[in-house]
Parts: sequence; C-alpha cells; structure tokens
Amino acid sequence: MTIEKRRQREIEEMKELILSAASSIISDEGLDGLSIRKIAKKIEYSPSIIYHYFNDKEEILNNVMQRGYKKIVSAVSSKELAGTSPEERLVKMTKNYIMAALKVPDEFIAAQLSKSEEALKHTSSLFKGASKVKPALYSLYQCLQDIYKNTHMDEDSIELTAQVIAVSTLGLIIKIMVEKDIGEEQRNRLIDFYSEDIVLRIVNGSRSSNK
Amino acid sequence: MTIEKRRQREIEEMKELILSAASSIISDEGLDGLSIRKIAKKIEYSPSIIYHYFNDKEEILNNVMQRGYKKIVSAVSSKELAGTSPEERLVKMTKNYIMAALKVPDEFIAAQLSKSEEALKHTSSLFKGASKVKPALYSLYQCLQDIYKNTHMDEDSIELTAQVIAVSTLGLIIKIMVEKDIGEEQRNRLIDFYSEDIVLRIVNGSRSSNK
DNA sequence: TTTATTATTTAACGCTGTTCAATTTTAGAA
DNA sequence: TTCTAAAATTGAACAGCGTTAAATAATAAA
Repeated sequence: MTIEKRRQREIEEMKELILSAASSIISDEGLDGLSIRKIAKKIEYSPSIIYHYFNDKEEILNNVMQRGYKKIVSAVSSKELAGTSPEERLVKMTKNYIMAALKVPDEFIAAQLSKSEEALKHTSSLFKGASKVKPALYSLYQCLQDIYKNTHMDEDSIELTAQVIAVSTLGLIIKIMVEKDIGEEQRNRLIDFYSEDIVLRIVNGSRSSNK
Repeated sequence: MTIEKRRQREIEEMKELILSAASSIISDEGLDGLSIRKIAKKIEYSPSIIYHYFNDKEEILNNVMQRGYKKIVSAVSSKELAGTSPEERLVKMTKNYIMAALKVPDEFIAAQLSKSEEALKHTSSLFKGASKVKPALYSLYQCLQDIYKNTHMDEDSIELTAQVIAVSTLGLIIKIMVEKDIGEEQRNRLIDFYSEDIVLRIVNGSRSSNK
C-alpha cells in the first residue's frame, strides 16, 4: 500500500519535473523554443521517457498553460478587494488581471489562443451562461450585479457586458505583450486609462445609451 | 531594356505564385500546416527555389499576413460611411472591422500576434502618436474627434480612447475566432452588443466619468 | 532466486527549415 | 550560330523536430 503511494508520488514528481523544465524553457526561449528533446536534455533523461508521463507535447503544453492561467485567475478573485465599492473593486480587479497576465506572458497568450478542447475548458468565456460557471468571469459578473443593483438592467445584458469587458481586457493585454517596445510610461498610461476610465465608462455609460 | 522588365515581371509572378500557394495552404490547413515543402509541391518546383525569391519562411509569412491585414484595414476606411453621424460611423466601422477580420482569421491573428519587426510596422498601434500614422487607427481617431468636437476633450485622451477601442475590438475578434463553437446566434449577439452598445458607452460615458 | 512488471533507453521514421554544390536554362557577345 | 557568362533550378545533405517500437535495465512480487 505505502509502496504504491510512493510510486504515485514519484510519478507526480516526474511529471512536475517535466512541466517545470518545460516552463523554464518557455520563459527562456519562448513558446516556439520548446521541444521534447530540450526538455529531455534539461531533466537528463532520454526524450522517449516523456511519453510515459504525457501522451504528447500538446498535453505538456496544456498543463503549463493551465498553471499560468490559474495564477492569473486567482488574481481576480483575490480577497483583498472585499469591503470597497463595487466600482472600485471593478477597477482594481481589472488592473490586477492585467498585471498578473503580463507576468506570465507566453503561457497566458498560449492558453488564450489555444483551440484545443482542453484549453478551451478553462478559457472559453463567450458562450451563454459562461459568467456563472467560469470563476474569473463570475467575479466580474458579481461586481456588475452590485453596480446595477438598483437599476432594471436585465441579467442577459449584465452577462454580455461582463463577457465583453473580459475580452476587451484580453485584447489590451495581448497587444501590450506583442508591442514589447512601447516603453513603461506609455504602457502604464494605457493600463491606467483603461482600468480607471474606460471600464467605468462601459458600466456607467449604460444609462445614457439604451438600444 | 524590355527583356529586363519581363524578367522582373517574372520574378513578381513567381513571388505571387509562392505567396498564393502559401495563402491557400494556410486557409486549408491553418498556420501550422504551412511548410516550405508543401508550397514547393503545390507550385511544382523544388523546395530550394523558394529561397531564391524569399529569404526564409518568415518573410513569406510576413507577406501573407500583410495581404490579409490590408483587406481588413480597407474595411475600416470604406467610403460608404461618409455623410452619416459620427456615432453611426463609429458603429459601422467597428462592425465592418470585426466582420472583415473574421473572414481571414489565420492571417489576421498571425499578423496581430507576430512580434517580428516587419509585422509590427503595420500592426503596432499603442505608441504615442500612433493614431495619426496608422491608417486604420486614424479613421477611428477622426471619428472620435468629430464626436468630441464641441467638448473640451484633450487630444491625448482622444488618442488613448481610440487605441483602447482598437485593442478591445481586437480582443473580441480573437476570442470569437478561438471559441469557434459558440454558435452563430451568440456570435452575432456579441458583435451587435459590442459595436452598437459598448463602443457607444465608451465614447458617451466620458462625460459622466472624469478622473 | 525466479518471474512479472515497470521504467528507461536506443534506434528509427518521416517530417521540418535551410544551405551548398551541381546542373540546367537563359542572355549577350563573338 | 556558337561560345561564354550569368541566372534559375535542382538534388542531396544537415541538424533538428515529434513520435513510436523494440530492446534493455531496474524494480516489485512470488
């Protein structure tokens, strides 16, 4: 029994070894720099062994992506935000999300752009009802519900707003990552303007524009 | 003289042949499906010859990307929009942009995500002053200037707003492309809501939220 | 200690981008 | 038209890729 457990622990350790090697290669050389053979060399095993712990390269990539993605999701659900006004929470949540994403750029972009079913399980956010089952989106959705508490905004519009804010933020993050040379000042200007200004325009502007 | 010109025309034709083969492979098998050897087979030449017309695969990719990207840019500058109110123009421009982008998905995503200098020459939009030198962004910027004509909104804020709207829209486009299975109905709901509602909230909400 | 199981490696396949030397085709001069 | 120089095109090779199958080494159970 106990020997069985040790074996399983060893398997987990080996998986962990492979994943962290992959992770470090990605952060050194980018996503395209990752190869099975490089992982093997880094962990000092033969390439083939990797296929005893993962089915293929994509499975490894999915795992690395999920790790990076989870870090970011937790930034949005951070408890430090409780107590403040919903608008303030919204602003901070947005900024936290952007900052967290910029810290793990390659994994984040990969996760968000992957069309693999495994990745979409976590990243998909546009389907009807997504705001109730996707943790990151749910935080945003709750925030909007608080903001619209005393208005007669219907649930569908709130969900759509949450979804659109989420993808908008993603667009900003991706562009900032790609245009790596815009400079820190301009980057901060954009992030501040977006989270402190644009996002509030979106939630407040809903009173002046009814379709 | 005339023979020289013919030669150069032939070179252009060969480049064209290579690029359109590449383009068709991409639209058949996606970006990852593209390989030099496949292009060679398609144009019925040996793989090596391609390197007489292009330096490497990336140069080919850059060319294909630019073509797709230009189609989309022209959708925003379309003249059919003249005469209408600036708000209406903004809504239509946004929708045109999204629709055009969804028609050439792979090239578009590739262009927007490429960190190559060549691609960034066209796609970069976040640097200070971008709205005056980037055609697609300039159309948006002009539109905002019209909308804010009689307010005392400073130029910097208008530029930032244009930039943020551009990247937001990009985020929506990318997510719709990645989440290919959300269904036509939900897709249209999102696009309509975004372009007819959210974008107007952004430009109109600026009066109610001053930082 | 033998046997069965599991972990790991070696070798190979077909693919990739790219380069170099050899070959064919073309252009201009004699 | 024939010879020569230049250009276009090819064939072969290199190093790297993901992946698989069979062979070997290490471990567990009997």
